[in-house]
Amino acid sequence: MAGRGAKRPPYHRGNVPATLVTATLELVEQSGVASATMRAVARRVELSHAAATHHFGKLENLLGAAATEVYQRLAATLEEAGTHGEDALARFRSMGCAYIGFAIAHPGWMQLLEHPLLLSQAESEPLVRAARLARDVLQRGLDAGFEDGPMTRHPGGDAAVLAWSTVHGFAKLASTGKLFAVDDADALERAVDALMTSMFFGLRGPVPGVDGEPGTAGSSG
Amino acid sequence: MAGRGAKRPPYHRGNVPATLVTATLELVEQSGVASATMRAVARRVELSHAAATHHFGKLENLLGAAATEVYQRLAATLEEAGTHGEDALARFRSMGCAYIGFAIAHPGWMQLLEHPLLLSQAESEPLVRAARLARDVLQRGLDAGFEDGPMTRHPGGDAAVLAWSTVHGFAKLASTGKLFAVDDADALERAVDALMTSMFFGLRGPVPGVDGEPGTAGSSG
DNA sequence: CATTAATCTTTCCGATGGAAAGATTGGCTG
DNA sequence: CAGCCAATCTTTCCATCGGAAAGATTAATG
Repeated sequence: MAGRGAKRPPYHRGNVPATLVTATLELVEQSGVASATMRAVARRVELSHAAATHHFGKLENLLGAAATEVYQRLAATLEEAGTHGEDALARFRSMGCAYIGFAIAHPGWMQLLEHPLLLSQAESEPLVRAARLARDVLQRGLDAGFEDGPMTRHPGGDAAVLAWSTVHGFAKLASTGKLFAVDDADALERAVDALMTSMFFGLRGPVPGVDGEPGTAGSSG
Repeated sequence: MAGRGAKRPPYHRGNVPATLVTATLELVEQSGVASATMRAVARRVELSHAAATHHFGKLENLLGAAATEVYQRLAATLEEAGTHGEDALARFRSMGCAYIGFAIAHPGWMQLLEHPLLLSQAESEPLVRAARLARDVLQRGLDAGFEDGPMTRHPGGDAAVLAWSTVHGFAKLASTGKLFAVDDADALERAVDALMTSMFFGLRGPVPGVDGEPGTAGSSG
């Protein structure tokens, strides 16, 4: 009678919801977001799909919890990257690179963030709070650049929206590889560097004779 | 036995694949991308799901064909917008606005472009060709700005990547509404205008005393 | 020890994607 | 025109999925 104890784990084990979220993230990263089904996730942790349903109710909620975790990890990555750099501008640049690197390293997670089932989530969900948390990290780095660095606000413009849009868009396009290919890490770094430079100086291009322009006689130091 | 002729349409009707693609786009726009199932699309055109399977093989192919159509319509919209404007810069700006407007007007179509089943598509598919077609339209507008307008290329930078990333990212974030809400058309227009301005002048901001800066002492008429 | 609440499994249902086999139709060859 | 063939479409079937329901097991509480 006690022999089957080793075969099947006991009913009450550790933090099952967290385990399911972790399993979801692993599954998404390994096999793509399309394979993130209630049953597949449950199988991965040796549970019946009904057990997962018990904890999360709907698949939408499980995916939402996993996406929330992704946003939190992204926020942590941005936060960490924001500590590297001499000045505020360099630190913000580091955050942009980190965002793009995160997206390329974990394309499945980025796809999870835009899963069809998550697009109709209510606005007061923790998912949205986590998303705004990640955005706020970027926002703080941007604010530091405004106060400390050479950036100035545009009248009526929202620099955070520009930065977030640019970085997010680039990360998206790069991670899917549908628009341009990013084969080696060197090419990526160069592309990111060019992107950040373009973002700082704008499409109009560098203005000759103005401080901080690349290629001109530097007056800093 | 001729009595049931009116009840069920004949076997051979018009261009069924095109009809299915159209139905897919309608369904996606009305009920979201999650409802774009083989059976639901077939039901909408009074066909069995096996008929749709006969024409497209896998659901992935049907969605891919629909996404290709979206890219083509987007390219046409950009092309049309590129004809409005006094100079190359204004025309390019118009294209950016058109892109964002397209994404906000058809959020379901944008979601379709990033459907989980379409992320693993082969690179030589017509879907990728259509995507690059749309990008090339933007690229041409950008090139015109470089040759005709006040834009200058950055050394090592790819302005098309910047522009596409920025516009795509903003459109994405705006269409999902997760980052900022776009309620009325006026707010959208102001946000787009600010975005395009920011994209042109960069995060560093306008440089006082240089031609074309907004808000400074204008040197033009 | 008895009761209660939480956890997990088994079982069931409707819906889905896809495969298989048969029915229907248009076109093509004799 | 008759007969055959290929394309089109339907019906049927299966494995899987999400979710609901009911029962079994375990932990906590009295």
